[in-house]
Amino acid sequence: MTKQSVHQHEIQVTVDIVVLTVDDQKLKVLLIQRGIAPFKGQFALPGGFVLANETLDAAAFRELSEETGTENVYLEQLYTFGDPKRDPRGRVVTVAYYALVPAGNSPLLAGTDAAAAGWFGVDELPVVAFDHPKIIGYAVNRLRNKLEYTSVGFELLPKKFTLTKLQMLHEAILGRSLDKRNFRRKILSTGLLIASKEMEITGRKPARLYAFRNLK
Amino acid sequence: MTKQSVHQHEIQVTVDIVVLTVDDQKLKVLLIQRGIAPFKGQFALPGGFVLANETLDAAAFRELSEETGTENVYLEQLYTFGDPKRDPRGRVVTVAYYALVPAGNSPLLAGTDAAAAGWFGVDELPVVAFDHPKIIGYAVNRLRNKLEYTSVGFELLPKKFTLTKLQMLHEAILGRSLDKRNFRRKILSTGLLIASKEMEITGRKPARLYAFRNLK
DNA sequence: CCAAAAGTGTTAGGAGTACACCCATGG
DNA sequence: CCATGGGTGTACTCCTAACACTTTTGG
Repeated sequence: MTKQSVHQHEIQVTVDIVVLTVDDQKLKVLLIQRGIAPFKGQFALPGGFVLANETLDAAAFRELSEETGTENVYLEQLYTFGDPKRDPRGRVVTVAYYALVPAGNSPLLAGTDAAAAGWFGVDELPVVAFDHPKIIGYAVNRLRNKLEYTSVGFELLPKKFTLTKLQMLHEAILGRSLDKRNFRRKILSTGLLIASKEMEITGRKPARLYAFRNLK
Repeated sequence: MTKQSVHQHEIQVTVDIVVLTVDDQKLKVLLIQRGIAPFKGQFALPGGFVLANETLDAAAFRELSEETGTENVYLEQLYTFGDPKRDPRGRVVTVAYYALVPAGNSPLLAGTDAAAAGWFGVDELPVVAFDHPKIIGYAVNRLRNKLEYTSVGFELLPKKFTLTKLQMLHEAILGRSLDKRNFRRKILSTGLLIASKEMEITGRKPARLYAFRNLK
């Protein structure tokens, strides 16, 4: 920012977004199959170039909307990757984001150079282009950490949900099982949940539905 | 990364480094007085453009060395700031880093456009250019959090130090006082410290010197 | 012997963890 | 009446936090 003004026109800036969801008891990431070189046919994270007059956050939201039709999601900057060799086309610095979406909420519109898209379990990834496997790893770690010492994960569920659903969500993200009584005691003691009067009628004993207290 | 290849030559990429130290019982940041416009005469973080063939980390190390003569320090990527209006000269995305240096270890060489440099208590900042006050705030928060749930702060002390020095360091970073007995019990129980046989002879009762177990 | 900083244990409360049974419903 | 998932309490351990006096040295 200080120092001499060497102009670095060679560097391009992109955003890439690790869209995560939990479905079928698995933590999954949204990948798009590339229709163009390089890595044509391989899967990659949604993302694209940052435009001249938008913030980085705005670029991430825009790409997410354009490439996957996903809107109104939780989005957080993750880390910036800038190895000179990370993109064979030239020098590209990418600001990685991660997003959380409720299961079954992504229309998955294919973009111009995206032949196909799909959800993949983070432990069952296909061949993924660029340094995107590393970026996905960062996102998974971040989500797990956040879940440990904040009370997140809310963004991955519908407005009303049972405690069992919430617990299964946590288990899927953390990759281990949790004690039912301890989980309920802890999550209820945070005061972040409000019990609704509705029950989920599931064929067996009805389960109470909860909602998150509208923080902010 | 996917999507159409709109070239964004307008964006420039810099690194800015929040160099932190603890001196005189205060958490301080290294600022350089700008010798050129914009914000001439104001203080700013050391930093500069990322070169064509270096990683972001390498750029941060290089700028730190060039502008302040600081070498071999702890350095970690913090966050990336990309508001289109953050730099009046044009579109500049900056990858912010923070560095930790032991007190009194920075030669503070003035760079070409840096008329002067100095350490400022993070609660007593002068007028600071760009969005650098915000970046400093991010760094201070990150350091405080890291100190809470990892056992960091090691990088801010000389190789050998007394437990009282270490405690004062923690107190300066956290901005509150800590109980001596609890602090010692906790820090010693981590096994990260090794007691040397040397004592610091300070005029009063001698204090044992400790060192950090060479992790990594 | 006085001033100054080093060094040292115990107790109480809260958080986390392990663990097993009864309940309500639909079929 | 049975199968299925919903729902509940207690005991133990460990970590944290509060709290005060003795020791060693130099002057």
